[in-house]
Amino acid sequence: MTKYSKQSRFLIAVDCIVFGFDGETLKLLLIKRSFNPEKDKWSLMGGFVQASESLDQAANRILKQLTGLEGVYLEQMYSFGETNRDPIERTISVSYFALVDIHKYEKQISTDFHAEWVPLKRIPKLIFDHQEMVELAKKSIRYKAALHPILFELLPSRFTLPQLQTLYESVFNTSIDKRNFSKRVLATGLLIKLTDKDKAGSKRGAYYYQLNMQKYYANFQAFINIIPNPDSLQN
Amino acid sequence: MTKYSKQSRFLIAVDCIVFGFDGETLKLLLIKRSFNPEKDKWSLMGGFVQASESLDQAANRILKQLTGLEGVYLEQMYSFGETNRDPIERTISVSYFALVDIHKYEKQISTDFHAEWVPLKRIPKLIFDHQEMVELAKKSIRYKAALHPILFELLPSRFTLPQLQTLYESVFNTSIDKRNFSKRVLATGLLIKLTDKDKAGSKRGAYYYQLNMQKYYANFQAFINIIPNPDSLQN
DNA sequence: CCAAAAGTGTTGCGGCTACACCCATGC
DNA sequence: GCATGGGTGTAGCCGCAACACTTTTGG
Repeated sequence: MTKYSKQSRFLIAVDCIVFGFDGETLKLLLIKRSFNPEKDKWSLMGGFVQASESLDQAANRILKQLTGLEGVYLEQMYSFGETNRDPIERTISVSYFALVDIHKYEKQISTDFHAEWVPLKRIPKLIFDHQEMVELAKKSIRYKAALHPILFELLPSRFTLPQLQTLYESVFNTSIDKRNFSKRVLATGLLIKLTDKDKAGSKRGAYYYQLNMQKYYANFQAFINIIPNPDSLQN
Repeated sequence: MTKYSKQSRFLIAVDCIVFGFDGETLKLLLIKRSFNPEKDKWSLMGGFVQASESLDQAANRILKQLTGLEGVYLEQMYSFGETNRDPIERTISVSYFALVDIHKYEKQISTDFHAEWVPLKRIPKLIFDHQEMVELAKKSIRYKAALHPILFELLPSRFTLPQLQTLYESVFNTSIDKRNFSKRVLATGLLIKLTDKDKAGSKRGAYYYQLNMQKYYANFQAFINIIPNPDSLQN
């Protein structure tokens, strides 16, 4: 029974903007397309939605197939529907952004999947409207991170305050006073100080922290105040 | 040339959650479906995307066709893609919310289009997942309005501070001290005080204000601080 | 012993909240 | 003249930004 028989049907793609942080630099995961059109051009992780799956399921499947990533933070961002955005056939793309602990997957991704982590400052030309998606993703992640503690998704389970601060400084492209930063972060009550130190970054070593998962989940929708002046979201 | 021939194609719908404010109550514009499935059930303003139009164009067209509304504030919200959300045939719905000055269209809508303004507190059961869309729209409008001056889109070009305050109180389902409210609002510099008064609401009358359009457009993306405590966004 | 990064406290200011009374007018 | 809603000011507190020195240790 098809009551909607006169209507047009369209391809639906999912495209994922995958953020990673290696302790110093904020990066995106990009891939060289192995198929036409635009073969060998750089592209986001994308694929078509299948008849049997929801949008979220498609996003998770595509991420897994192209990168091996599974169980990462994934959030729907925006749907792109210009009529000519894919030159072969009209395709509506539902975009997602993902936040990934880069270390967990670094080797796996490059050997098995020919995907590559590219510093956000040096993104090459991308196919279709993927450039636009990246710009929106940068804005979205800032917007959200200014209000919610999502950036922890980019860090390993144990991390130091200097690492966390570098991450915030990368995302907001700013520099933050470390005394005020640590006060604000610790005031959230989300962090548990561990007894051992990371000696990699300095001679003295920096204490490891981990998330208080209880509070993290409870406060995820709540508002935090880590960024001094949200006007830094502007550009 | 069809390189994607093996992929499934889907119906794409656009559904609009249309908010209006009559000076007292926040309302949604709903319609009784004139076609199957779910004929005569309440529904959001929706329709199918056509081959020749972008998502934004489809949203604007559908709003115009179903309500006569044109040139109103319209923002893409979220895409719903559960496989069984439309029982007849799988349909992905891209939802938009709209903010409308209710007075401009009140008569027109009910006479010409059989659409109806329903108080947000008394929304009937809706078809499909439209209930879920409404819930998300309430959250989205609060979220955005806590940070950006979008609620002016719901008011006529001349309005009073008590009207504006009632609007904020409706949206955030809270009550606000009027002295503090007026200080915060006026501190944004977005308002121009006019010399005449609205005598409808009281004997003394309340001064009309209008938006400083220069500043309004310049500050639309910037952050304002009208809501005392953003934790009111919680529920 | 020195370089390099980590850690930590205080003060002052600005902005926010809480709060109450007078004003204008239609009836 | 009184009831109704509109308009306005202040004081105290809290939170935030600004700011510099000491600690640790690998080399």
